[in-house]
Amino acid sequence: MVTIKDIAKVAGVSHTTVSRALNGNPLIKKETRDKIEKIAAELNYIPNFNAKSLVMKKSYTIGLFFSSIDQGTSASFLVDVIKGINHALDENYSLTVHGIDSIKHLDSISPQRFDGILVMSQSDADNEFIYHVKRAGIPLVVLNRHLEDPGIMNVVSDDKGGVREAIDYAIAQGHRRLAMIEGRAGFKSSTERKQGFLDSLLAHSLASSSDYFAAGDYSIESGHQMMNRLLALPVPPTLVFCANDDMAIGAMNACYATGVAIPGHVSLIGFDDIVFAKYTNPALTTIRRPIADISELGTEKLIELMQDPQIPPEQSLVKTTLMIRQTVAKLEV
Amino acid sequence: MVTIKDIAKVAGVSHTTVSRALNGNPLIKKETRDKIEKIAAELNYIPNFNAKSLVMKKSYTIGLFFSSIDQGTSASFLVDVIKGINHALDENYSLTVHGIDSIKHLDSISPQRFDGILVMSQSDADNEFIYHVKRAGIPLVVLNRHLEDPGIMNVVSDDKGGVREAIDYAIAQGHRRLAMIEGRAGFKSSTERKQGFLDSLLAHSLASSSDYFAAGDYSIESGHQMMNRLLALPVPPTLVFCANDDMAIGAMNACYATGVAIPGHVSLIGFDDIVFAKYTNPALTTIRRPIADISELGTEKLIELMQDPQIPPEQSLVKTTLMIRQTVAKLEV
DNA sequence: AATTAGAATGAAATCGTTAAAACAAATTTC
DNA sequence: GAAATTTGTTTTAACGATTTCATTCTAATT
Repeated sequence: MVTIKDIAKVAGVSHTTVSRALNGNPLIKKETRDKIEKIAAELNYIPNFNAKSLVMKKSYTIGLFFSSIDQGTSASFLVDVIKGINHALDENYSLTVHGIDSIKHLDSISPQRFDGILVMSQSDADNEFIYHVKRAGIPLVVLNRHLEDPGIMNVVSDDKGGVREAIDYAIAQGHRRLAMIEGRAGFKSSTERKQGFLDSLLAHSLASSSDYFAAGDYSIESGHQMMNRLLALPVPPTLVFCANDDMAIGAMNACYATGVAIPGHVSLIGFDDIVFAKYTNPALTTIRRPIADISELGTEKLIELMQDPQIPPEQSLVKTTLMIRQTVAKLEV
Repeated sequence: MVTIKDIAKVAGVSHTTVSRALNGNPLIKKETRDKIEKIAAELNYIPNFNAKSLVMKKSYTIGLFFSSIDQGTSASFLVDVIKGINHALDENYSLTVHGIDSIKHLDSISPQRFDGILVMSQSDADNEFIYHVKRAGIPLVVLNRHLEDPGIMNVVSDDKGGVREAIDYAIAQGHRRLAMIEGRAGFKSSTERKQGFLDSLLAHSLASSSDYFAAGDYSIESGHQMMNRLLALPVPPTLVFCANDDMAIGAMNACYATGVAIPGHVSLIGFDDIVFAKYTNPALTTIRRPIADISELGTEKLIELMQDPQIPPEQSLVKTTLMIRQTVAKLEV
């Protein structure tokens, strides 16, 4: 491995000069700098990031933490997140991926190891981790889950508003008996989406029976089961809002199995707009959550924060989009 | 930040002794070791990995490289891979994720940066990268794509065998006119899967018309288009094998759109067994590719290789499983 | 010619760790 | 009981970079 000392020897200068030249220090004569840069290129010099890190007390890595990698993290999700981040991230930072639930010692999460941390949070249970990071003084951005704490940089999608818009649309299409299959208990997203649903009902003065709220857990399987339960009600709903697309797919499947027509018999709205939403039969009407955008924006915020830790934290809301496809019927009122 | 020197001062020994004690060096008296360990714990000592890396010439990171993060990497895929790796990986290694297509300077991929590299390869185009890594002397395992080079550790699924088994099954069910929607040109997996298909036909002395081979590219969209083309043939096939599930879903969609019954009118077999395969209507018969297993096995191999670079490279084949569901009709011959 | 300011470079210290070599004390060997 | 060995520890030197402080060189000013 070639080091700055090797370059120094060839160039006939001290390694200090080489270091300065290569780092754009203005004290170096242009002539000298050019010569050194040329030699460095010829010798195929690669800076040793460990040495750099040691003296600069920077790690050149930023950590991406999911609530859990093993479970609950839906597939398309992870890709979008990594995509979004890699887009915004400078080349000499590297991105490491972790599951919060598999961290054994919180102590190992230190400023020395991470220049910045992105938390793709899906549950309240992440708070312990989040506050550890904050206490440790590591620049931090929490994505995806709304935090109450105004002291933490937070980027989320406007789930409540998105659902509100979708249900408004459903009501405008003539639906009056609306049910919901809820997300996993304890996840902030579950309550946000439910709130949007309730808000819309309230605004239109529609009653809601507790029978119409089924407890899913974001899994395809739970969507299937809960849909069966809703269909079996004495007065079944005309529209079911599923708190994510996975459950909507499970729900559609339950309908096929029992010969219930979509949207003829019952209408369906999902949430997320996963890749497959477009290709279900009929194509799923759903709320697009801009995960890649959230991640990209979050990464930009993190970079700002790393450059100047004094920046006041803020909450950014990223807008969702209602993707109108074919699973909501227009009813004659 | 507390360092070994701080510990040394408190314990009244030299920092070297502390280093040795903390690293399980047998030269240290048990009594001394215990004392040092206790103090380290009390002082909340966190080893500085950069300093360690610098002197040990190890980076404590292993790199996971995808052909591309932006495109072509199917979603479920990425999760399974990371899941598999995190399972097998020691806690003080960290995993960084990259897209091969977004590397600007191959030079930055050096032994100094990576203790080991896993390549989740999907295309021949990765070869340049792979050989760079090999030349650089970084322990390397290539996953997912079969390599000809016996000098490189390689873990792949037995795609050809898996397809062969599936088509044998289809033929046993009475199918005689079998078509295939192929994967993306240039991907090894495409040719492997086609070969399995052809092998089975040959073994059963079935003719294959070139009309029956449609050129897909692994996208849902291409599955849709190619299925339409196959259905429009004067003598359409009774069964279509799609080289992945995404295309099978596109194909199903095309059938719905044109009122073609599955499996009544045409049968379908996919490949991958993605999460949604089970929930299509009807449920998709497909070949399960054990991505998580491949990744886990690959990681284990990589760890072995990192410990002893002399280990002779080998090819590991991981078996696929035929998931028989509802998209293949039994025909009366 | 002597003085001096400023530009350009170099020497040496530093970051936190491991490791080779040196040393001291305790134990064994003859 | 002196020499040789073992055991436990310290001293010193790396690793490859940045940075502080000192020094040299150049050119302008007196």
